[in-house]
Amino acid sequence: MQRIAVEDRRAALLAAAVRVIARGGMARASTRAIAAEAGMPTASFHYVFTSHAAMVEELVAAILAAQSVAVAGSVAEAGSLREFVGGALQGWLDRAAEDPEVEVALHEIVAWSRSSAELRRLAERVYDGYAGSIGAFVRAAEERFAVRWAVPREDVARFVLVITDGVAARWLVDRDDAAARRSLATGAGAVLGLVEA
Amino acid sequence: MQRIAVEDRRAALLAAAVRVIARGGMARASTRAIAAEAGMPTASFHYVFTSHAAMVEELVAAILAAQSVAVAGSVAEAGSLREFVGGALQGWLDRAAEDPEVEVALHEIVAWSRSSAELRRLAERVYDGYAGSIGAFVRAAEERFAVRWAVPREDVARFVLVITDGVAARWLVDRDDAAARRSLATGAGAVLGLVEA
DNA sequence: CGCGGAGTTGGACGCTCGTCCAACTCCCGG
DNA sequence: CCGGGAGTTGGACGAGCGTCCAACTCCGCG
Repeated sequence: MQRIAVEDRRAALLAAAVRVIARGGMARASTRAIAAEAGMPTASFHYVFTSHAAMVEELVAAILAAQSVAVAGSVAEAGSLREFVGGALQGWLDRAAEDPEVEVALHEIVAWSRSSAELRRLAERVYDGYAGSIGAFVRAAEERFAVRWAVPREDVARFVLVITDGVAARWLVDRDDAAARRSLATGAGAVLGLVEA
Repeated sequence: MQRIAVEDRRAALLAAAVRVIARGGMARASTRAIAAEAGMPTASFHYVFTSHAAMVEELVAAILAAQSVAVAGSVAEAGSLREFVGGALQGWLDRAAEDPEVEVALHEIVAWSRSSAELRRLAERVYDGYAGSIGAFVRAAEERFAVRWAVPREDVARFVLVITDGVAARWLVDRDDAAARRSLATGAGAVLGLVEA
């Protein structure tokens, strides 16, 4: 019965939601399970969020915002294009491996969003967020190292996302950090191969 | 009330399940929805399958068997390593694009299988199936074109799967066939780059 | 022609879900 | 010190879920 600021409840429920989703998938991420994880009665959920779907939308927005900040920081220092590309990909993996629940939750939400037509916009927003972050990274590489790509810039960004997505999908199943790191190193080499000689 | 052979019911229900899963995701693929899609009463579902989970397992096994047959056929004629690699990847995309529901359903099942610990073995089996098919393809390339890889054979196979998985994940969201084709062409070039000079 | 077992299915059981509201508690302005 | 609005929540509602079984129908064998 303790009184808690609505913003604090919101933050606690969002954090609890990430844990519940990562643990048992969207299928088990009910309002009851999330509220219990946060140590609140079920009814508190609907005092903070208008609906279960609205809470998922807020969660996605929060995760995407945090990720785009993190990516911007990881390209700060790099002496060569090789360091830049490799550092960005391995940096992405380091962050994902260090706090896997957020990564798992995001993939889970994207898969779950296919269950209805209006939810599908959510998945598109996630990929727009990804594309924006990676597009900024590709442009930064062009400016810092005077790179010209053998394919359109948009295809470079798309290929980078193919690699990170493919690695993440496999890692979600086998949790093999070392293999993910090797795949990412191979992928970094492939991206470097897209540079015009 | 018409009498139908159990095998025919089984096939009809599996086909209906693929359609329902592709249309609305695992979340909406209830026994009632699948039976209705197949034009049967709900109770027929449990006359054929012991449970909903058992039906999903049979579905996965059937899809994997069909896919491994298809992949084996696509590497039949190829004059060069470039044709071999490019043909296999584009061939995979052609089959997936021609009959997207099966591909969608399989990805949906893998995502859904994270909701419980014992189901997680299902996802592992799917990836074992993929790895087997792609491993055979990599070995065939070695024998037919006397290829030596710059990285272990297992990592080549893993990287190919990263590419197909990443392309599929993106295509599931934006359904952009042309972009998928370009990403796959870039990926084929990257695989060729793994050949020892 | 009749009977027994196989095939078939309507309906019910117990459960979880998202959502909501009436009732309770608490704090602050007067 | 007290009244009232804001904060809080137990419990209920209807819907959908997987599963099961008793009862019905039908066919082939004797």
